[in-house]
Amino acid sequence: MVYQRPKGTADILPGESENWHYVEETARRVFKTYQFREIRTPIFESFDVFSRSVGDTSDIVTKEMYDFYDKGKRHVVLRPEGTAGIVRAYVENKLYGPEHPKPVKLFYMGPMFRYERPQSGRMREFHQIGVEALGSPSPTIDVETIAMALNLFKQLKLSGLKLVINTLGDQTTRQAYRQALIDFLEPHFAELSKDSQTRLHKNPLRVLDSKDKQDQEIVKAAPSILDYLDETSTQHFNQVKQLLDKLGIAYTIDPNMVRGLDYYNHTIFEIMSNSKAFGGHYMTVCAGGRYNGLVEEIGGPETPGIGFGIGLERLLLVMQADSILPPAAADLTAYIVGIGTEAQTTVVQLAQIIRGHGFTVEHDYLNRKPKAQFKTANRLNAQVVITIGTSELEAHTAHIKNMANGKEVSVPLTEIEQDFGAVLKKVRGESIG
RNA sequence: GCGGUAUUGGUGAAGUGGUUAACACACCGGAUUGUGGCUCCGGCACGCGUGGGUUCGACCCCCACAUACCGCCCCA
Repeated sequence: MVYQRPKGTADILPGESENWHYVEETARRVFKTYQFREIRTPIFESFDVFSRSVGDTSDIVTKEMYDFYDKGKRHVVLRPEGTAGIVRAYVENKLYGPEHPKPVKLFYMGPMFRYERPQSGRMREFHQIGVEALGSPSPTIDVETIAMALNLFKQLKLSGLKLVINTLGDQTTRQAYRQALIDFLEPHFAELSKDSQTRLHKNPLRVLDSKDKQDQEIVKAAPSILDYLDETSTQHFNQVKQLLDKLGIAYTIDPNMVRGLDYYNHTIFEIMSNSKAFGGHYMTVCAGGRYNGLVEEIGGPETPGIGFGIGLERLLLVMQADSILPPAAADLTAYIVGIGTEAQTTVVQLAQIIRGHGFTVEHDYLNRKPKAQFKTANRLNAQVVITIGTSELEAHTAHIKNMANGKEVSVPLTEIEQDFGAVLKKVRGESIG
């Protein structure tokens, strides 16, 4: 094998691409009912867009960016996530202007890139469907965003989901809590895992969701961020919970849930699946949260925002494992069998005419024998086979066979040209009568 | 970035340091010189991830690299 696809990338072939369409179309339909509109931004952005927004000490920026210098010596990066680029576009195109009703509700779908070790459900090039709502600080938009994600999963017939929420509070809350956490953890420094030791001062919140057993023991006694929330943060979180209750949406609160990206504050949430695709363990398929302050960070006016991202590869993995992908529709109406090279022209013309009527048509391109053509027609699940041979050419007719019951009729070509739909009905009708 | 496992045809795979690399499915062709789903017959890897090395000889032994999968890290 001389050429291989780049590490951590995938070719999505026919058979698979239909599944992607199904999910994408369902998402478009659901998002539309919430009045979210599509935005398409570049696959690559200036490095600074991400280092500024995601946080230049975050793992994504320090080790997972797929970045390079272009011929103009510009430092660019293949987008590792969707939010930063969209906020950049929001600011650059002044979507905060008065002519745009607030909040500006956007969705996107497309590839993202992270330079890391591939595993199942984790690629260097992966795909996300995400949404962003910019311009409202209201907890109602938090809840509606969550509800919309859940609604999408419901439409896709996913089961075994759980919604986990937490709050990070505002900047001051976070600062205060951060210090409290450091104060608490420092006496245990020697007992912490190596990873957590380095995280302690860099990003102490990350110690909270360490998978190390010993760490988890220590963290159990750690102060909770919920105790450090100020008045407004508490109120915001309470309203989110209340509204969730009112909508009958079940959730659990995980005070240890954190984010690898620096821009989050207040409400954060994850929708997890325990599908057998992940060996029955809970795996996040949707993660989101509020990011008040990010727009200003990118150079726009003070604008609150909230959004989420869904990992398509992971979602598809779940749907595959749970067998909830729709079966590939067999939608070939007619297969035209041509006998002899002298029939070729008529076959192509006929195919063109019937397709013009909106039906799907296939025929042979390899000069194969009638038998082989019929075999293919059968495999393609054609409803009818139209045969064009010397006798048909002479009589200006076509021989039509209903593949379901084997009945055959001869029809003048003019009839097919005028209304193939009627001919089709006739052929089908005869199968009943 | 670290650790482990794997890599044989279109697919699932068997295989031994020594002439021609099982078997099955799929595909193609024939039996049926213009007709499908069954049956029978035949064809289908100049090659065993790539590059080196050991050997009289390697798909099978050794090394490097690549890729995939799993775990860590991190995350969708």
